[in-house]
Amino acid sequence: MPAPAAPRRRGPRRALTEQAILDAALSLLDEGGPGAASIRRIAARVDVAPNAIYTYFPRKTAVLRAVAERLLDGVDHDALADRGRPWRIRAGALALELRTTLIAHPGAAVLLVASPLDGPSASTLDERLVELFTDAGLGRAGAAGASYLVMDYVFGSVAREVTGIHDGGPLSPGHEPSAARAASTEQFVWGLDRILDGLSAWAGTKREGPSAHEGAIPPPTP
Amino acid sequence: MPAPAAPRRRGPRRALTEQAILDAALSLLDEGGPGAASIRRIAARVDVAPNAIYTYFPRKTAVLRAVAERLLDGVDHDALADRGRPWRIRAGALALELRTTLIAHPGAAVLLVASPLDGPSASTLDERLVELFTDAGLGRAGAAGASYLVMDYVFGSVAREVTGIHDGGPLSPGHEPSAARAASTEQFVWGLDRILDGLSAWAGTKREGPSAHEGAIPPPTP
DNA sequence: ACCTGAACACCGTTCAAGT
DNA sequence: ACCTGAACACCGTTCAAGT
Repeated sequence: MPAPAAPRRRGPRRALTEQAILDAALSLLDEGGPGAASIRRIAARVDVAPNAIYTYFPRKTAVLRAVAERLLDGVDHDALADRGRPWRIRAGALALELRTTLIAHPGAAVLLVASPLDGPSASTLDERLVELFTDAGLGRAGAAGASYLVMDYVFGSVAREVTGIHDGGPLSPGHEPSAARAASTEQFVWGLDRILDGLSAWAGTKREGPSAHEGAIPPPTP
Repeated sequence: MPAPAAPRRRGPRRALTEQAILDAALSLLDEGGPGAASIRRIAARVDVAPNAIYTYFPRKTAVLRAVAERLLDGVDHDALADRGRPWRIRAGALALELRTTLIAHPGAAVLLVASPLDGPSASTLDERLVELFTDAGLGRAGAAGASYLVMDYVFGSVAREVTGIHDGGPLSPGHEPSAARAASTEQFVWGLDRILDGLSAWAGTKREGPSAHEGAIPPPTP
């Protein structure tokens, strides 16, 4: 039995979907870098007049923010959610996967790093990370601080990696030499391990007793 | 006694200097956000025709990269260079000051995070950081990895902070409510302390002996 | 060597008009 | 409700010309 059909709108059928527009934008970013996703080029790719896009999104920045959301949405939460595994493994897996997802789309990643990231999939990611660090015994404020710390490191590292993109050149995913990519990934993981070491130590001093150590002052909650 | 005059060029005197152009660009970014520094607006502010800018810089991106360089140049190296003080204090002071400098110019900082940063002042900053971490006993590869780690964290945190800038609105330095700014600074410092904890621990395990611990594997040098 | 006016190919966005 | 053509105010960059 099919689900009841959505209520029919009157007037002409929609020629496009939001998804089609975002697909076009992302492929343009993949092919031509952060400057390649103009409203007019997106419109051409989906075969409508430029101003038709404004039926679906109010502004260009809204399109780009939706592309960013879509990228974050593609990040797999499975390893993160599995509470049976040690928290370090879960946090490391999430950070690495987030980085991998973003680096696979350098043109979009440049824009994402400079975008507000206040959408639902960014919030979900953040909430899951906070849960995880709460499991690790960091407490409420500590978990929030740890979440920011890891996310900031990921985004900073991605920003450095995807920088120096020349608008117009072909930069499809997997364009970089794989040796350089592997080395930078190891660098990233090494730094991530130092961060997780630092968080482990802080959780440890915190567990020994309330306010027993000066080092265990929780970060402020803004 | 005045320094010998620079050799006189023939032809009309220069109406501009590179510095004047960068000043104009930076003030536009401060006032109007990352999109406000167009070649045409910069030219108007220094009172020349738009194409006159191309006598001084070959492309718009070159102007913006020079602005980024100029920002980094303003970072005070004194606390970093003083080898008499503990390395943690020195590293923390540098990271905090770098962050403060960038956040004082949000519009420029957005562009800086998305720029290659291969100029001399960026390299100098990096070299000093590597020296510092070498002093800390991290070894050659460890010092390089630690330098990336700290810089990536600073840039990621700055990116999050200066994001959500609305092009066109006034965003002069010091625009944000000081309470929120203080809280986010404390958050940053807390995360930075966790990173430095992690680096300390790694230096410690490393000092106990060569390859004695699995945790002391140095990061790869790319 | 440096600056200008004019032009080119773009761009985001708006508006009136069609269905 | 959605799409179009036309227009507006921009944009980076180039070129020929002036000094």
